[in-house]
Amino acid sequence: MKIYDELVARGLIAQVTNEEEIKKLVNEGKAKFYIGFDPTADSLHVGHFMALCLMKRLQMAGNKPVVLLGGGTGYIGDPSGRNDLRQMLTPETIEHNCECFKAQMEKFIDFGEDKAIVVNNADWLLKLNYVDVLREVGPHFSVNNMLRAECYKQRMEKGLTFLEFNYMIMQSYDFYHLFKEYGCNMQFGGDDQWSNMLGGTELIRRKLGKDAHAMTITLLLNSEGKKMGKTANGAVWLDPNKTSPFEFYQYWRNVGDDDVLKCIRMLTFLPLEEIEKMDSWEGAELNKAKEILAFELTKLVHGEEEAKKAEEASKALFAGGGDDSNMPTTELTDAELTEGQIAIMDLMMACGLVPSKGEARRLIQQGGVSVNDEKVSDIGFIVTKDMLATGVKIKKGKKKFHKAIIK
RNA sequence: GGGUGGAUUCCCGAGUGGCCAAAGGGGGCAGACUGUAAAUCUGUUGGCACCGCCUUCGAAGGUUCGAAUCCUUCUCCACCCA
Repeated sequence: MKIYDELVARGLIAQVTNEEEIKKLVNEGKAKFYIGFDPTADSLHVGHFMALCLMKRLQMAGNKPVVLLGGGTGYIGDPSGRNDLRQMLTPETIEHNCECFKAQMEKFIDFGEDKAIVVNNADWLLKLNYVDVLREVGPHFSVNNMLRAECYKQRMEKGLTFLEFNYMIMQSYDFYHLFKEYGCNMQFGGDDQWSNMLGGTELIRRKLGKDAHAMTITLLLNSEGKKMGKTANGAVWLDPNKTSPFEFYQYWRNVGDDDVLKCIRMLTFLPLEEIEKMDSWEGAELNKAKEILAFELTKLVHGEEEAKKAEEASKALFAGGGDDSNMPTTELTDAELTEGQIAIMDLMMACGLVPSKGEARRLIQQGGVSVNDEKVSDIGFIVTKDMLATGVKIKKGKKKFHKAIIK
């Protein structure tokens, strides 16, 4: 199966400008494509991960990826898919985030021997002259059309600033620049980028009379239509310090039945034939698919060793007994104890399991806390130093485990 | 530049002098049921020394025994006119 058909079969492709052309270029390994990453945080997340996987797939098929770091566009902020103004980032933050992105990407994409390149649009955008730009590209954008674009339409009621309105122009300029300077003939991105990307192909056609192509990646939505890779506490990050491999594993282990296969298809590199076999799995059997999904993704992001640890830790905890050495752990010091003991509510605070004692109290009253596998029913429950010396296993709710130990 | 309306707890949104830590919904958390799923039902959802106290209703002042609610100034936003 050719790469393009595989992408289609995996459900990765959302929209394309010219299917025949793109298919041909990609299958023959002649595409030089770019994907832009705006440095909005100090770590990549699952959405970026999909884009990186797509890059890798295409790179393996002989195409040449160009990673574009949005060191310049980060100064503006993309309004697409947002209903409020992004917080403006300081130049220091932008630069720091770009560095973090680059470091993480090197784990996925092979940048060796001219196989892929990294560029930063700060290099050309920041030195642009306002009037020059207006004259150079301004005439090629119709405000009427821009306002009709979905991403701006959504913002017409809530308010859209001129700063954000220019984002599309900057992104279009990037594509134009990369096309001219690097021969980059294709752009990929999330589906919410569609109008920004079309702006680029349009600009290239008008300025240079040449065709460039754009293709968007399906947004990973769950069966309820919500973006996946988000939790109540924010994104699922690829940085192990922000989302531990265990949490990462658990996120995927817990996806809904309706979403497992879609995730495996879109996110893993397992061969399609193998995935088709899983398609017939039902009921409890699907749990196996979830384990596979969680393991494969954790392996891709954090490496095989971490994935195994996360898997073992999960099995130990949920199947009962077994090894608990990979459980998230907090080390206490004597200073945190009073007279050789600590109240359970304080202990939970110290472990970061609850944001306040009130919440700890509530949890205990509702029967959601156990210590060393025994349910705690008394809010005044005391944990002694002796218990802590061997390690105390605290369970909060059904799925959160934490170990507290004293040095 | 002129006019009108608005800013409420994680989000949406009620509340227009004391009965307000603030209705309702969403989301979150916990319990039951389960397959670490979904659906459903129940409880809970500002902090603490928890039958009591403290902090919160865009910001700062003021009126009052008492203010999310009234007044003044300021900041931000939407809509209409230019």
